[in-house]
Amino acid sequence: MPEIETDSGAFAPPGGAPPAKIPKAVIKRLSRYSRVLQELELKGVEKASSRDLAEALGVNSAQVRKDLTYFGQFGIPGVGYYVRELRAQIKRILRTDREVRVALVGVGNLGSALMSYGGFQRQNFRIVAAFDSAPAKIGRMQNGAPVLDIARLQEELRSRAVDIVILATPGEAAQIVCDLTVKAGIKAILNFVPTRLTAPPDVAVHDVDLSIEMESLAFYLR
Amino acid sequence: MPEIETDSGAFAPPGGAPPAKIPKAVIKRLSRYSRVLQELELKGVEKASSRDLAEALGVNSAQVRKDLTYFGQFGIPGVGYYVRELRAQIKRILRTDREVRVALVGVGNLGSALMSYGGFQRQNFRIVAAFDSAPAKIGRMQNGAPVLDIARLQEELRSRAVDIVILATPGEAAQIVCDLTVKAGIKAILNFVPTRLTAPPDVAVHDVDLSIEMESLAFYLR
DNA sequence: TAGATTGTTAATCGATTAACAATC
DNA sequence: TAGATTGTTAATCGATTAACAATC
Repeated sequence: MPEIETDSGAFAPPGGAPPAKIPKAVIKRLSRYSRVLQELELKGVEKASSRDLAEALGVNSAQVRKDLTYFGQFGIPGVGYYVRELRAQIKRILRTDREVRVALVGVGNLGSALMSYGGFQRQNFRIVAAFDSAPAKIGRMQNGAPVLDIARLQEELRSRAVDIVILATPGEAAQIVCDLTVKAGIKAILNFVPTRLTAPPDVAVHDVDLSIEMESLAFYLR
Repeated sequence: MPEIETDSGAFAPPGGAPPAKIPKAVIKRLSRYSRVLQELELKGVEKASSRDLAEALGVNSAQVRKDLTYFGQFGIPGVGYYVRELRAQIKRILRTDREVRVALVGVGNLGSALMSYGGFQRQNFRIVAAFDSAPAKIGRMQNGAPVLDIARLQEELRSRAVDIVILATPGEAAQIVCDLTVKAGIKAILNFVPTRLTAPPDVAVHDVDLSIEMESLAFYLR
């Protein structure tokens, strides 16, 4: 039984054991394992060793094993991991074994883009609503989701049982929307606005900053 | 004079000194410093201490100072950093003190989205061309850039003096396009395709995996 | 059984941070 | 000068990896 710490970003194992602190990087890799396992399953592969998985991801095999043991023992010495089973376990751990309901705030260029992007739907994520403040946009349907008045954000997030909010507002609005979102009980935010957001420690905020990605790439131009 | 190592991801300081190895994370932060300094400059602030910058970014002040000394000495003890000057230096280091020419490959949902996204233009990046294989798309203009035939990728990248390529193709095409891009002499790729790309060590590939960001967020739903 | 691979500990590596002499 | 803040070293922290006994 591993040492237990209580901290934000905690994970409660299925057995009901106390939560252990899991590095964010481990969770990201878990999600990558999930994708590789999906591909293997589609190919009809039944077993995979930590070495196989490591190669597919470009990481060290010890890391694969260590990552997985944060959550339990899923492998069989001398054999490896059963692809189907491990995949199911990881999906359960990540909570993507069911539909995840997503709302998007800010139906501008990037927001619209993200709504039409098919990549989310594919993985059991469903954008159930969008929000904006522009009267011209409110009331329309976009990619199967209604565009609602930002003024009704809190009640709509609640009544539509939204799990995750995508922020794609102008910079000035981001913190305000973030606060409202948190008040509505949302625990996970995907932030595309290049603003540092302040949120309580029990709310997970993932920042995706396209400008930073681009600008830091320029450094590598010889 | 700091210790010098030669390695990929190298940076040649202005003086012409040998390149030192710079962690990717430092470059990302440099880009963030740049943005904060821009805001300060707009506000008319003349000086900022490492503490000021650290607070704006939510990092440690020693880290700010250390990051900067990878590239030189820009501060004045007892005073801090001159905002305008430091910003100019960082832009020079990042090579964003001039227009950076970008091409996008794969004009699907996400690709179109990225083209209409204003965030890139703002920072001196200009999408000068897009590429696709669909005859219906080829020949059109989209957001001010021509959609060209993917078959002409190599020569067009060269003749249009493209610096950075954005990959937004289907998964199957990603590695093929990556190889062509590398052959055309491109040194920096922003990859939105959820495929692990293989590229020579002197080519910088930044992966932005929206599905992974989303999926790993689901973990934090209590 | 012999061979393979896990789970886990201990060693290594690298990145962050504290501390402080140098200096404006 | 006194006060403030840099640049830089050494200490700390955390994450990655090597190694190997346990086990299928």
